[in-house]
Amino acid sequence: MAPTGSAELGPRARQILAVARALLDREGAEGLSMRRIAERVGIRAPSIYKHFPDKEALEAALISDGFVELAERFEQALGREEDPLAAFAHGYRSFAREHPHLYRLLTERPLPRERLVPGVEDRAARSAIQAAGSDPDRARALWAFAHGMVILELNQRFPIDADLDAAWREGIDAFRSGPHACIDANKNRP
Amino acid sequence: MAPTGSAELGPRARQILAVARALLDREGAEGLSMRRIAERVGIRAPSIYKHFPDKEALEAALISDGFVELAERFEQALGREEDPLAAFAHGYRSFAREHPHLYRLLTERPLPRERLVPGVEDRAARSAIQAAGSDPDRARALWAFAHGMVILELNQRFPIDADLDAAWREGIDAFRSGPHACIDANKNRP
DNA sequence: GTCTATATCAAGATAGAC
DNA sequence: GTCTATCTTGATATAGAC
Repeated sequence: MAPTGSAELGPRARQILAVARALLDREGAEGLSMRRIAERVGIRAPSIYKHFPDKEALEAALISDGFVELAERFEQALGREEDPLAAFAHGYRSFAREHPHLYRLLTERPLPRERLVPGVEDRAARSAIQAAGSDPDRARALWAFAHGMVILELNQRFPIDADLDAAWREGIDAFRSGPHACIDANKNRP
Repeated sequence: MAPTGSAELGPRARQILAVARALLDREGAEGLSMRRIAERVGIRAPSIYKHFPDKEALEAALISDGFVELAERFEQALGREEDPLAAFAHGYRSFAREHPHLYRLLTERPLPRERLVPGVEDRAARSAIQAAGSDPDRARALWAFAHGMVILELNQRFPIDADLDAAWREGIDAFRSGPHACIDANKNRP
């Protein structure tokens, strides 16, 4: 019974989780200590252990909730269904910029998969596959591009005057075309 | 005189740096403490401060040396000059797999640029631009793809049975073609 | 379910003797 | 340039009273 969604937690545990999430958003994972969480809840650190067995359990709950949030964003973006590729890219980038610390938590380290709510990772991944046209290899390449753009931007690795919108367009165009697109384009030739 | 390449350090400082690098390669940045470095050098932690003003200076020297190493790898790969795109991708991936912890140090956080040896970051970046055909936006997109593939692999974010070679090919093909390639391809049509 | 008190560990860095 | 001794900080986690 290790994995636990916030749904089946007691009210106090949910409060702790909400406070932890707010702290994560404000200060990043480095600032997430049991003491600081407790302080903002208005209790002492040891009391948290009555609601979560250890810190990793708390983090796993944050990650599970984060994946649900990300999946909902994707599904919303792809649901409007103009251009799946552009919709995926826009949803991806906007999510990461709105919640940079949560995004890091979701991607920067190997996941504690045994402690996550089952299925949350897959649900978020499905949207990427859908946007890439159901080829899993292509979907992984597309994901890598989107993640690379986002995390390099968060890490301030592009020159300050770099036109990141243009770089995103270049990448999206590349994935839009490819061999397949040439064939398609040729079909429409006179 | 903050930035310092290992070239202008004393022999003891170079030894400390080499030990730190070995420790980084074996255990990652988390395991890099002044005490542990000192232990392997055979001195006490406070003695390190006679050779480096603080820990960040030591890390900056590791990063500078890492960039030089990466740049040399790129230049070597692109020098053989079969297919620049494939050469870049192969060089990138092999470097990251051989030195995963160093690669993380070079990419995972904002750089302490004021303390780096001037020019080392640019030198490594030049190869990516060259591989992408000198369009900076395209080069950034290509870099993002390569970084995403590498770091997601290091973070164990792909399914264990994923065919990463195939995903790399998909991405490279995408960047090889694009609108430009369609035009080229059409030129060769009967 | 909350508290106080504490165990345990480890980090970066400085003071001052030699 | 190296040492010992120490400061300061902060982390996760447990014991046991209430």
